Amino acid sequence: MEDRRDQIIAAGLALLREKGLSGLTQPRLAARTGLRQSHLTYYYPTRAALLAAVARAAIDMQGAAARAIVAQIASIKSAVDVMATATARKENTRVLVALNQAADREPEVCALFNELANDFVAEMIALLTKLGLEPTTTNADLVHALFVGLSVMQLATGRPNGQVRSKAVLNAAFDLLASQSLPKEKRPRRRNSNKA
Amino acid sequence: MEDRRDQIIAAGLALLREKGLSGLTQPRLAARTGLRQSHLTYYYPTRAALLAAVARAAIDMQGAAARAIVAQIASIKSAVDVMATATARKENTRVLVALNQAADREPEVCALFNELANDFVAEMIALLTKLGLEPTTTNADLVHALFVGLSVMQLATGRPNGQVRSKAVLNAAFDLLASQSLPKEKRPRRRNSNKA
DNA sequence: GTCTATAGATAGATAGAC
DNA sequence: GTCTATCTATCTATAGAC
Repeated sequence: MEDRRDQIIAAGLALLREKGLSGLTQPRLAARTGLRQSHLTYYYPTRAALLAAVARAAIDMQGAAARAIVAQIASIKSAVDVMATATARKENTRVLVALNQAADREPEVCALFNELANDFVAEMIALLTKLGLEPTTTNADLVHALFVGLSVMQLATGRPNGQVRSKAVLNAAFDLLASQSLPKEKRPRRRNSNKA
Repeated sequence: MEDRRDQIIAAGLALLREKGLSGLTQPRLAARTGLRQSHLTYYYPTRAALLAAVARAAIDMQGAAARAIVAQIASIKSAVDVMATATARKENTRVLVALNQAADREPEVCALFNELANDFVAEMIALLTKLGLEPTTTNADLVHALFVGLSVMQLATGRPNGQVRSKAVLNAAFDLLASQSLPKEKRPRRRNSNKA
């Protein structure tokens, strides 16, 4: 039944969120779904097949999350808030890091990851357009890289003020991008806030 | 002998570079060093101990690499070039991702990772100062996050034009940062009128 | 103190029962 | 087509030889 497969994928996603790539094992998956480990190999004959299916679902989920984030944003201020909050979602970042790792080895996952990256850049272009900023690929790449970098750093450092720092950085970045889209002669100047 | 330990750590670093965290196993390490697997447990009784030692070395290496990069830079143009090249060093990024992952689980590695992050930010502040850009923590965080994000994306997407895109993004970012501190004639700017 | 044989734990894959 | 018993491979840890 397709039901079973969905159930397996859902459990796989949960494991990825909680434990990362190395946490996604057949025994654990079996425990969660109430199936026997050896039964999993019927639905997904090899670990690579299982991983590909879970990665597919994860990528769809991440893409949807990105779209939801952009939909939520109406102003530069809200962009900073919403994105800073998103960088603090460790489970989300953990999934991204897991996919990243998988992509480093499995070409199939690599292709999926590229799909996600392209989706994300497209969303960033939509966002920049919505905010009246220059919607170039480079600017979209910039915001994307910033988001990824901030998320990853927060996951690994676990510093309590991580979200505040993310917010400051995003604030500075959007500020700079905004100044870019104004005539040079009348660029308003604002300082970044500075901490620590 | 201390020799042995150094040899083990060196081999561990190589494994991290080539295969990532999950590639760092006692059997592989044993094969590389010519020791028996069970002998490794004499020097490092547990995997966590081994990992901590390798992580320590990796962090030192990454810190040194960051310092070397900054030392190489003399102008904004060279900053863009040198950093874009650095984002394409997959072995380096693989080590960072591995440390990241380890930090997510082991508090000890997390502390080491924080040390590295602080080092890196300090280097970025030195870099900004050298380039005549505003050396605020936020700007340093911005460049740092950008560097991390670009590196990670390149590792996972493996896109052939990755370095070109990195370069474009870094170029745009430094450009924006320069415009922030550029209008000297119009707006004499002090260093930190710093209030957090 | 240096090293090894061996046990213990866990993951993944196959052959085959129903 | 659905599911399980079982085998192999791999990694980590312990007890003990020299």
